[in-house]
Amino acid sequence: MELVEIYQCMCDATRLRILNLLCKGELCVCHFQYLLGEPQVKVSKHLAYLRARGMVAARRDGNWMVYSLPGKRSRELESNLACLQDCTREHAVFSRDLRRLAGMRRSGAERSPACCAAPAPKGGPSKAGVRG
Amino acid sequence: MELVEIYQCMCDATRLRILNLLCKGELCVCHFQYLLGEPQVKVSKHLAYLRARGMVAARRDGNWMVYSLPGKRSRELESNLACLQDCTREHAVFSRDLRRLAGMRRSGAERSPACCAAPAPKGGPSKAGVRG
DNA sequence: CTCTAATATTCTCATTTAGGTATATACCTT
DNA sequence: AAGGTATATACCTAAATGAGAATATTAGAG
Repeated sequence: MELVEIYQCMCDATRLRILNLLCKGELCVCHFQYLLGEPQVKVSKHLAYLRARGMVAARRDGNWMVYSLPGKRSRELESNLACLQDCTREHAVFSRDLRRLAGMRRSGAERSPACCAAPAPKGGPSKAGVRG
Repeated sequence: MELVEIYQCMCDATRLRILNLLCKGELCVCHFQYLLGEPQVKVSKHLAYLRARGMVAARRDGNWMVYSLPGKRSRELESNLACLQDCTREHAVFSRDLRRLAGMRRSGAERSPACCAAPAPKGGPSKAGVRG
């Protein structure tokens, strides 16, 4: 993966938020929908963009597609992810995403599939709260 | 300057090379032409792109336009420039650019205006060697 | 004022991108 | 097999991007 491609992956706000979240662990599409408040198509296409360039890895878990940062990362990728986390630390949007993620991981319950280490595997993510 | 804009500035190979060079000090357009081996239009337009987003500063020195990194840089910009230099350290293209820059600064003479701290202010940059 | 060098801008074109709507696919449950 | 949920893809449109050719602008020299 070329250095320029890394920057290309990072030059969109939605993708930046996705990557920032992925630094904290793997997530599935419905979680991004919930956390980012963006429609499924948008999330899915940005994930496909990242995936096509090897910026994220994907694995299927039943009904869900679980995305994560690649297992083995080039020095450049590692360096840029560290830089990203440094840069987003004090940003309103990004840190709100992380707080929301923490909240979801803590009490997420109903809308959390297995990938999120939350209690209620049945029913899966609900539409409630996704658009508001 | 938004974080995303920084990445947008960095998501093109030519602009990356420009920024990498600017980390070593200010340069004028003809120098970029020479160092990058790219036509004037291309260089000039990428510089305009960077300038429009506050990624570089420009000052006129007689016939030459001298470009440099902005005097006061946000933490994010600083962080990303450091990351860039870290990433390009071992890259063939980028380090070749820097070597060429060093060579130019050392013996550059004929083709160096004031901005390059080289001996021959008269005559200025010549077309010789720019396209080969 | 004229010539020339250095740089910027305009036009044009092909490609990419981002987003939305609608539809398809994959898997699970029954 | 049938229906539902989660996700991906196809198609469309508007806008941005990148590049080259030609032209304009600006400043110094004479």
